[in-house]
Amino acid sequence: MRHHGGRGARGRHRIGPGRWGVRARVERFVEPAVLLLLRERRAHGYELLDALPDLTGDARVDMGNLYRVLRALEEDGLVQSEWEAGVPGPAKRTYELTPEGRRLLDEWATALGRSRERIDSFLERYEGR
Amino acid sequence: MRHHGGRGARGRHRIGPGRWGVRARVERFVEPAVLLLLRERRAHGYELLDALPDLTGDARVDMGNLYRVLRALEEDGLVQSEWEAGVPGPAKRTYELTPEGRRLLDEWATALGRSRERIDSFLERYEGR
DNA sequence: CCATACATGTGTGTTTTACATATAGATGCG
DNA sequence: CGCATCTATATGTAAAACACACATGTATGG
Repeated sequence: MRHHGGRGARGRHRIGPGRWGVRARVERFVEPAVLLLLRERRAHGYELLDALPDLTGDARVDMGNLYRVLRALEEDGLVQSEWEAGVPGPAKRTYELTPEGRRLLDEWATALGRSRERIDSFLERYEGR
Repeated sequence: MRHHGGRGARGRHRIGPGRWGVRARVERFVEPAVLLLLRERRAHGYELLDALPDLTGDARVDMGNLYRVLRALEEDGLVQSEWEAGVPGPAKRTYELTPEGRRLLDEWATALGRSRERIDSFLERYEGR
């Protein structure tokens, strides 16, 4: 079982002292963000890494996970990639959206709309008093 | 290193056939939901379990995790509980919000407001074309 | 030569969520 | 009574999502 009853740093991640870190982020939000960016223009991972903070609000997204998301998307045919040939510098894998990926983005937009409604009604109920 | 390009059921959780499950939920949303409900009136876990779907939109929240959240909140003094005495039926632990919990709820409201703004600007960028 | 920026990745630990099971008082019914 | 079911609180554990650290290689500037 749980040991003693010491301070209070168990479990929950804290940010400041004595505080619970509250971020209210949407789960897997980089996924729709990547899809939206790729709908606007084809890009490689590093470019996405640069453009993502605009959408996510975070200082930066985790690059390791970004590349994993990209390959997971590709495995299911939601994006396509090819190595950009003939350019100097490190090899770049350029991604573009497929029609299936476009549909997934649409689903995300719908889901995000519902999410916004839930947040709205929460905040109304919170303020309403 | 990835093998061939086999089917596509690896990794991501799917809901329908050939689809990625897209829910766009806010991380740890039951936490602010519980705090809001407790601000309105003291309640025990089972009552919260009943009232939560109104806020979360889910059919029901996981009870096991709900009880863990409640005790975690109590460990840090964000809620207080006592066993309701003298009533028939199974023992009920009734929770109420503390001033610290009230402040945490306020932080959640702020964070959720930011989250809504991010969703808004995402959807604007999505629709704007 | 070395530091740094670009670019793509793997390894692994922590946090969060999901699914399953345990325990127990009360109530209704055949 | 014996048994199912609803109320009520909990633990155990697996899977999913996320965070942090490191490895590799090309090019550029000092």
